[in-house]
Amino acid sequence: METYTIKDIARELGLSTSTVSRALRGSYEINPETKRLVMECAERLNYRPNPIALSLKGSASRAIGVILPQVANYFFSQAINGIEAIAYNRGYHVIIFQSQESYEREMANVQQAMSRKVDGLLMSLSSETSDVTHLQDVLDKNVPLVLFDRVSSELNVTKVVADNFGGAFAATEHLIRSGRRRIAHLTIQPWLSITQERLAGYRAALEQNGLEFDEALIRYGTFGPDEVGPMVDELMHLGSPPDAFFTASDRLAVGCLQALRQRNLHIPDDVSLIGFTNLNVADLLDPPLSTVVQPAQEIGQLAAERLIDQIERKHRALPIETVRIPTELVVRSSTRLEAVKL
Amino acid sequence: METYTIKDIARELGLSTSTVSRALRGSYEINPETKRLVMECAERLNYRPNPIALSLKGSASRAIGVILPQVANYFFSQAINGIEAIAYNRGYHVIIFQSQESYEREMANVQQAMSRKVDGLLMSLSSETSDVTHLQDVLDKNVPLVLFDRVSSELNVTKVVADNFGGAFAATEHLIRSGRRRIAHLTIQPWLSITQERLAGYRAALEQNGLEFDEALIRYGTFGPDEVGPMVDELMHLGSPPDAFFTASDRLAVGCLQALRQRNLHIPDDVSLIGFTNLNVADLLDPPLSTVVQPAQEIGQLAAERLIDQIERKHRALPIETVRIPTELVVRSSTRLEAVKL
DNA sequence: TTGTAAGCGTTATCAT
DNA sequence: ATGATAACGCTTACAA
Repeated sequence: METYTIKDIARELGLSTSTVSRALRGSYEINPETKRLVMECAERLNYRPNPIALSLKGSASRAIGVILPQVANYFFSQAINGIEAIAYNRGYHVIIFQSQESYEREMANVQQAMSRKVDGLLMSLSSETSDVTHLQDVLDKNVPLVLFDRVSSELNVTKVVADNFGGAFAATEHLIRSGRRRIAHLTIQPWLSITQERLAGYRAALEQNGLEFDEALIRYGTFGPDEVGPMVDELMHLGSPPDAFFTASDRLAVGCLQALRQRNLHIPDDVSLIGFTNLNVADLLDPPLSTVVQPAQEIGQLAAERLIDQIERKHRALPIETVRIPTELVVRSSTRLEAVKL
Repeated sequence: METYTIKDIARELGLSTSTVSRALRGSYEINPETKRLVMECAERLNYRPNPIALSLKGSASRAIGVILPQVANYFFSQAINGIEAIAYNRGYHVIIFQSQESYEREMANVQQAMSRKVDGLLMSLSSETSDVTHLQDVLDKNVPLVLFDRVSSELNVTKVVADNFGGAFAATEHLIRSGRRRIAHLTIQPWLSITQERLAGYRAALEQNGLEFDEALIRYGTFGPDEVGPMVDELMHLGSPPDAFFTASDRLAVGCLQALRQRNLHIPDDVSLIGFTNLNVADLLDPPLSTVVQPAQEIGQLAAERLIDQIERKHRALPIETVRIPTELVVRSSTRLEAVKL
């Protein structure tokens, strides 16, 4: 499986490289017969244009960069799957960079992606990122950028996100309707868009149902597996302790479930628990975990579609919008399973 | 954040591009003073060499290609994490390709990786792959290749795998020791290396314990979520039905657990179950799932390390070997669970 | 010690 | 309709 270049074809056919190049890309100004010969020869040699050379030349690299915090994560790995599926169909390659939740690394990743001449960039911000000038630079260079999941309000770009507000609202309201009054909310870093939206949904549900929003029931942070337990204890020892937990991530949901179990708190008799998570075995857990599920794959697909649309129609201005995809609240109990679409 | 080239530095300093190039890479034959000037200027302009140009030139691209079946998978996403960590430390980028378990796509991926001039290739074979000539081509082009997890015996390359034989042996022996005699084995495609090794471990454990190896208890395939149930039924209706299940993948383990639960079979009183899986909430399931865990991240790290070693010391011949990393058998029982329910 | 020029694979701009 | 040439950013003989 040798690798041939335009030069080889040119030599083989006694033509110039420019003619071959034109023939290959079906230029109208070349002899149909020549075209046929070139095509046939290219086919025979299994010619493949060198993407590196193409990129260097400045034209499309047919690669899109994906920068996200972590691959080993239920949500993101599913999202990548969606991205890759669309990209593959439309003839693009996906170059994945992990920021590992580090602002430093995210900036380095952006640099690298740019210098690898990706045709566009798909990003979900690291939890350390607040300043987004590195992304403004991307836009200034006219490289299409689409944000998904963890987005920034400071950038005027297309964003694809789950309906975090709606999901949080539904979860909280469900807890209220089932009689809960003191709902704790364990969440991640407060400056992230998803955190704010979920918190807003939680708060709105409380207020619309005449319940007080109590800061004492909110916990922000990056929690390791061993840190959730103490936090649960802390909350349970409040003057008026929570009768339910609403958690904002996979890890928090699992950590909280584990903590509650270890403390012999029965769910949902003692406390209720709903987690924002894409864990796909939630129904097999003990007890089954009620979840707000983000359509990760769909988010990835949509983000990739928007990005490639932008790449391919650079001339026309495409509308900049925020696409919000509904989440699904799946309430699970040991006896029944009901899905509520928002 | 403009992007500067060697030319810019050369112009700025009134030097030639070659001098700048040499200075940048610290060639011994240039004036220390000039070197200093160049370095200072490069620093000031935030100069970054263009990797595309480097690749085209034929030198290192400092990128490694990773071709694997699926990102959205417990094992692979963790492995990627390990790979990326090592690659980042050693100054390499990771370009990920998903074969989606398709031989066609795997070949296309290899082509693409090659034409993107990756410095080396890390692969786990698709479940459709039996012919490996596309990988022999890679080797013929002197591109370092390391296989992990799903490997091929036909290629003389370094391989990093979990100790599948040992894990399967341990799991099976554990089941036998706990009194099981008819252990069904649900597994994936028979031609995959991991399938064969696990089957061999299972068989060896049976035979060393004086139990008969019964083909009727083995099921191979790609099972969707709905197909495991019928298969379990089929097995349970055998003249002498299984009293235990040993499953070879995440999906099979979860599917089997679900099927057994739905059929009200109690674990481990009616049947026992151990799964080869990297699911990280196995202890929270109902009942807790005993697992054979592969050190996915470590496998990724080791594979990446070997590959980069090979890339960087192309001159010396590095030993070709198969690294086998121990798996961990985690036996979980529901005793704690019952305590909670009291 | 530094500069010149060729070359990596491709395409765009001029010729012819 | 086709060919020659320059250019993309960088490295590397070879000259000076």
